[in-house]
Amino acid sequence: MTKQATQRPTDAELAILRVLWERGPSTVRQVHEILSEIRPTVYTTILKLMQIMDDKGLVRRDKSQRAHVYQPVFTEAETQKRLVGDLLERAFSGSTASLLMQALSAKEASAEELAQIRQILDEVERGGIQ
Amino acid sequence: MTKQATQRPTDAELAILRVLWERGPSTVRQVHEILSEIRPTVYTTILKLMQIMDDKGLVRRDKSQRAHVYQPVFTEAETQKRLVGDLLERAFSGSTASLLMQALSAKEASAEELAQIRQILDEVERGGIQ
DNA sequence: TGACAACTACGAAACTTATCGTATATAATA
DNA sequence: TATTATATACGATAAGTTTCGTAGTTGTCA
Repeated sequence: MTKQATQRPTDAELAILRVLWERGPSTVRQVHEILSEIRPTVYTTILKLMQIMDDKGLVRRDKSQRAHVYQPVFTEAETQKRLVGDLLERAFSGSTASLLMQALSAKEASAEELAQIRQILDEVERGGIQ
Repeated sequence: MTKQATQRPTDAELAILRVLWERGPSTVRQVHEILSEIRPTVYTTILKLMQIMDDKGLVRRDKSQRAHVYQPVFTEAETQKRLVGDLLERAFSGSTASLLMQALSAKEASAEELAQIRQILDEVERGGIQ
């Protein structure tokens, strides 16, 4: 019965969403095939998860075909924003600088990526991100 | 039974850890008093959570006093690094630039904070974070 | 048409998380 | 010493997550 769509997707849900964002609208079978490569799972497990995600309002499904076609309700960027914003408050007291610091310490960034980050900063200071 | 200490602390666990990081070693009562201000909870709920955290290896407790004294096993920075590193892989395919982008979009950063971020970048490019 | 393949629906089990109530032990104090 | 306050221990529950098996439905094709 459609709970808050404001909740964070779980790990399994996020994995499914990532497939949908990358491939576009997909059937359970298509999602299952991709996810099983990394983490073998029974077909009905993915089916069940995607049905639950439909209930929660994380995905929408088109039942007009025999194999229902699922698509995300929220964009990848929206979801990323929700997730990182949540972590920012929960673990970093809202300090984006600390967040970046630990992110860089967790995973070394390439020179290219650092340049990209500077570019983002330039844009933000020039007028903010819409 | 001590499971993997590599797991992410849950929301409730993180809230408790934050009190311990800020206050230093504390009793259940002290943690309970602080957390109850924001989110009223029964004393034994916090007690139970902290005992579970001890089992998991997230905190250590000194039983020598009647009121056991708890302290975090991992530092705040270590935990932040784990959490953000995990999110980075799970939701951002390892792209720190995307992470920062969405963090800035989730919460507008002050000029001061942007300067702080630039400083972090300077340091990283000068030799990396140890 | 009949058999088979591919779907969905559904129920249930095993865990985990979060919460609370009750029992029991210990310290302080009247 | 008897009472009261304050701890911990422990069990139970409800909700959510993840997984799987089985049943039933629908389309395909020999």
